Amino acid sequence: MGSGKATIVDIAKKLGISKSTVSRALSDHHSIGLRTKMRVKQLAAELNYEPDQTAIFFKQRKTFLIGVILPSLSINFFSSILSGIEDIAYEKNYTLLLGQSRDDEEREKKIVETMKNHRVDGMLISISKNTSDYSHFELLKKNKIPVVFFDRIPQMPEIHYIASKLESGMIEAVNFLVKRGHKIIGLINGPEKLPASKERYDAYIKALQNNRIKINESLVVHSDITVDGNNEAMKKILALKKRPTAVIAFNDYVAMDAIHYAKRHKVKVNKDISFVSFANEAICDYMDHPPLASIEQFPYEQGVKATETLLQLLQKGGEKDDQIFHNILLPSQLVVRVTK
Amino acid sequence: MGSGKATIVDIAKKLGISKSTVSRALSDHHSIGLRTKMRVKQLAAELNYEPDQTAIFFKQRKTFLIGVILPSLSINFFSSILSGIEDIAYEKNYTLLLGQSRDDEEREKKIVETMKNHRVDGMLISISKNTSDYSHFELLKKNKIPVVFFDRIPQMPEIHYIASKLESGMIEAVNFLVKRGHKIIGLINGPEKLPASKERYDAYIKALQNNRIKINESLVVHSDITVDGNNEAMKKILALKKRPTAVIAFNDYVAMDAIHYAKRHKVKVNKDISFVSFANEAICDYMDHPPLASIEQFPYEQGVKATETLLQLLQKGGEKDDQIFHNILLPSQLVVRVTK
DNA sequence: CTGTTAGCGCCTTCAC
DNA sequence: GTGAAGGCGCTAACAG
Repeated sequence: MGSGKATIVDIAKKLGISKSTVSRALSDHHSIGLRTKMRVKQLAAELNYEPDQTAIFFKQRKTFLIGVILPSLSINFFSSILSGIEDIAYEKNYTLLLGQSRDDEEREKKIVETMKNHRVDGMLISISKNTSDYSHFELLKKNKIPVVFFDRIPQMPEIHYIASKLESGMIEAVNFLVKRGHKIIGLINGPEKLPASKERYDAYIKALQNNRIKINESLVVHSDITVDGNNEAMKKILALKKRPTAVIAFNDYVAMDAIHYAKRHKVKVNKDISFVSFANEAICDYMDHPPLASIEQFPYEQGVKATETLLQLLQKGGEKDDQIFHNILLPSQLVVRVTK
Repeated sequence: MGSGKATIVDIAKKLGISKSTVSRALSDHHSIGLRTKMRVKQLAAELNYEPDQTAIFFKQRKTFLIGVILPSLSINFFSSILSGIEDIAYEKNYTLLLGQSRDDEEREKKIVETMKNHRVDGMLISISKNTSDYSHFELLKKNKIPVVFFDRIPQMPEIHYIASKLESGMIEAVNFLVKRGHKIIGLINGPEKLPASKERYDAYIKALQNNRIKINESLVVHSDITVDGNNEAMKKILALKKRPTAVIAFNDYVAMDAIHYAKRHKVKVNKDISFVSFANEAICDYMDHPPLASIEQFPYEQGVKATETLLQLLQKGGEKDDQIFHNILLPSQLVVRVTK
């Protein structure tokens, strides 16, 4: 019977009218007799007619597709962002094309290429850790495909991006600790070269200065964010002659490893040493000794915001507002977990 | 300059040859002079020529798009599956169209419709909890769009699916507990109507019988999988005159809530009552008293397998093997976490 | 080896 | 109110 294969021409023939009439009837064009409209729609339904979007997209040069590239789906933070992206896209009748770069520059480039070929209307990208060459992004710009970057932003001029501002959260975190009497506050940071680490470090320094606490570089240790690295980092902290009474960790996982390590070494968690970290993972609630507080970065909201920004760009695609670049930094926020 | 706008016709004109020659040269058709090929490719590069996939797809009736629908991206299990799907799809040069149903039947239907309109070559679907009407899936079948269902399978005849077989894991779990001397084993199951619950229940019964342990229905309680529900369920367990010495939970989150509750009620976890659960979430490792073991369902591998199956279907699209349906049940496996 | 011709399914002037 | 014709960019018979 070939359902799903019916075309406007088939309908036209069976009705003895022209295909243009059918086309118009289907899209409720005025100037088509009500009677004709009915007959067309009726038959279309019977024949299980389905407009071929590929044909329509092809004609209209618009696909309602948004390409999304992120480093990994296995990381909670990113799948939360993706969830936010999908919700907004769905709402606005856009569909997502998805790709994960796996932090591989080549793969990222290939995905960009593929999505460009699929003629996505726009893209949302969080770049790979290892991407240093930005030619693929330049290409998108040349092709006038709007891009909004999120979380991991390339160092390029004239781009749109959304990210979360860690500074606000870090400052809240330090203030929180100081208010509770802590004067020696350590930092287990991530890999030194990571921008996210530098941002934390800078904010940490600033926050301490705000509180007139003098900086002690030995209180800052780095971890490669593996379990071993985290243990190693905590080991360094514990080895200090003057141990900190509070430690801020790169994220909740780092904190949990550090806490684990500390407990094994007879440290009373959140008593001898208090912990605060980033991400506000829900699972911490299940721990006996979770970090006291965590800095929430609202990934879902970041996804929402990024998508809304892109859609806005798609709206005024024609207008000559090409000069305006959206650079949005959403504030992060300290969430206190234990209030004992 | 209009880059990204150059077409094969432009190239043909500038070179004074026909567009079909250009087309062939570009796709490395044999029977095209090396010289011509070079000239064409050279100019194409200069003009920043980009083939318009929408046109190609339109012509070839093939999009290299795979539609993926899952209930939610915020659930770890599903984003792991998606990760597996993406890896294979990428490898085979397919791109993913993504949609989350949010367990809403209407939304699921709309997404199916959209993806069908986008002319996806095939689909991978895990159905919404609340989907009872399958007309949208029937439609896909009529349109000859191959579908492979995963994890959450509709009750339909003649479908392809991949799921994990909980029975094997449950049997291992019970055996594990019995071997450690447990004779009274409780079950905190999920919502009664859920197939996943029934499957667990059936396997639980079977496993007990295998071990000649007599069934006691009061040892089986249900939870709606909310925190409150989980607490409520554990409360019921603790209220039993004859408390179980071991409890199998619907998944790790349920287990963690139950453990939490038990601890608050002076139960010595994994001593008075031992816990085993499903999912093998990595985060359990950070807990002081995690479930002793967890049944791993290998979501990433499920995603891989589902995608491979679909691609296989896409291969022999024409052949008349329509009779063969792939019903794959991947075994689940008990992973022992604590071996003290 | 290369050119010619025909569409793919739809929308859109331009006529009537 | 409706029909005829053309074309989007590309591929693929069918001819040379």
